[in-house]
Amino acid sequence: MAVRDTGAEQLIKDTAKRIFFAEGKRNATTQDIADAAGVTRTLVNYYFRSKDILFRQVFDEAMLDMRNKFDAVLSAELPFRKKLEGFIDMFYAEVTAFPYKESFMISEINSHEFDVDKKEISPALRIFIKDIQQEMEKGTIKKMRPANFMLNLFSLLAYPLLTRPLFKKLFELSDVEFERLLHDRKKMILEMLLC
Amino acid sequence: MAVRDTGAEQLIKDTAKRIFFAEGKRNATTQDIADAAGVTRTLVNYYFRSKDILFRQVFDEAMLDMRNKFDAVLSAELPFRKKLEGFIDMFYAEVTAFPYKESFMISEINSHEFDVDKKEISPALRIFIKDIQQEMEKGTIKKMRPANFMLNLFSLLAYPLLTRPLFKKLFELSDVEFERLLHDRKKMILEMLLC
DNA sequence: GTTTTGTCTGACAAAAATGTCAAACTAATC
DNA sequence: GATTAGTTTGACATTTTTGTCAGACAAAAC
Repeated sequence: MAVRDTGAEQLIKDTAKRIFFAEGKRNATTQDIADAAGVTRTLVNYYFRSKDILFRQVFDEAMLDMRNKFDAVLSAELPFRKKLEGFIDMFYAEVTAFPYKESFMISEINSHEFDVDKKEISPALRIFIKDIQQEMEKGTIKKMRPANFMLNLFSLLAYPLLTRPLFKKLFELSDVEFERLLHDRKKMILEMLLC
Repeated sequence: MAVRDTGAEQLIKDTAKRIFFAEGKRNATTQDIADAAGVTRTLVNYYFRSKDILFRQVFDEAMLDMRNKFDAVLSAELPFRKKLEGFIDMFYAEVTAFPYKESFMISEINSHEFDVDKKEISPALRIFIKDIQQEMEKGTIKKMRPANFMLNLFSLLAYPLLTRPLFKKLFELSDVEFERLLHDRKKMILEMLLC
C-alpha cells in the first residue's frame, strides 16, 4: 500500500493531531477533520477504514512521540539537576505547542479501552531510576520510592496546566499573570524536588 | 414543577453521576443512563429537556459539591498542618467513591464551553490564603505565591490518580502496590509542603 | 497510447443518538 | 367518584455521524 505517496495520509493525521492537541476539539467528527484537511471524508475512510482506527493511530503516535522525547532527556549524559531542568523545559515547550495534549491523554488513559503496547520498563527510564537512587544516597533528594519521585516531578509540572482555566478563575488571574506563575514554578519545582 | 415528587428526577441525576464519576463511562448516551436508572429515555427528556442540560446540571452540582467539601475543610478551626491532613483525607475519600470524577472534571474544564458561575474568591479560600501567608511568615513553609502553594497541594494529590493506569504499567505495579505508593504519599506530601 | 494501479470523489445506505407528541397512567383534589 | 394535574410511556420523526461502493481521475508501467 501507499506506493504513490501523495501526502494525503500524513496530512490527515497531522490535521487530526492539530485539532485534538492544539485546538482542543476533543469531539471532532471525521467530517471536521476532513474539512480542516481540505479533503473529503471518504478519503479519511479510504486511508484509515474507520474513525476508531484513525483515533488509535493518532493516539499511539502521540504516545510514542512523547516517550521518545522523555527518553532523550532522561538518558542524556548530564548531571542530575541539568536533566531535571531539561525535562522541565521540554515539557513546557510541548505544552506550548499542544496545549490540550495532556488533557486528551488523561482522558484516554482513563478510558476503558486503554492499553499500552509495552513489553518492559524502557532503558531510559531504568537509567533515570538509577540516577534517582544515586542522588538519594548522596543525600540530594529525600529517600522515597523512585516511582514516587517521578510522580512528584510529573505532578508539579503537569497538573497546573491541566487545571489552568479553573485556577485562572479561582484566583482571578489574567493570562499574563498565570504565565508568570508558571515561570516561578520552574525554579520552585527544582527546589522542592532537590531539598 | 415537580409537585408530586416521585424521586425520578433525582434518580436520573444520581445514576448519571454514578455512570460518569464512578464507572467512568464518559460517553454514555441518554439511553445508557435511562437504562441504568430503570426508566425510559423519554423521561430523561421530560425532566431535563436535553442531554446538554442534564450534563451541565450534573457537572455544576458536582462542582458545587466539591467546592463545599473544600470549603468545609479549608475554613475549619484547626492548626495548619491538621487542615492539610484533613484536606488530603477528604480528597482520597472522594477519589475512592468516584475514581473518574477528577478525569471528567479536567476534560470539562478544558472544553470550550467551560464557564464557572463565580462572582469572587470564596470566603473559605480567602481564609486559607491568609493561613498560608501566616505560615510563610512563621517560616514553616517556603515563601511563594499562595496560588502556587495551592497548585502544589492539588498537583501532588490529584495527578497520580489521573495517571494511575499509565503509571501502573510504566512501573509494572499491581493494584496493591499502587495503593501502597499512594499511602506513602500522604506523609510525603506533608513533608514536601511543610519544609 | 493503452493498460494498470493506486488515489480520490459523489451519491447512497446504515447506524447511532437525540428530540417530540399524543395518549395512558396515577395520585392528589374537589 | 369524577376531575385535575403531574408523571410516564411507546411510537414516530429528525438529526448527526459513520461506513460503503461504483466510478472518475491521474500517474506510472507496458
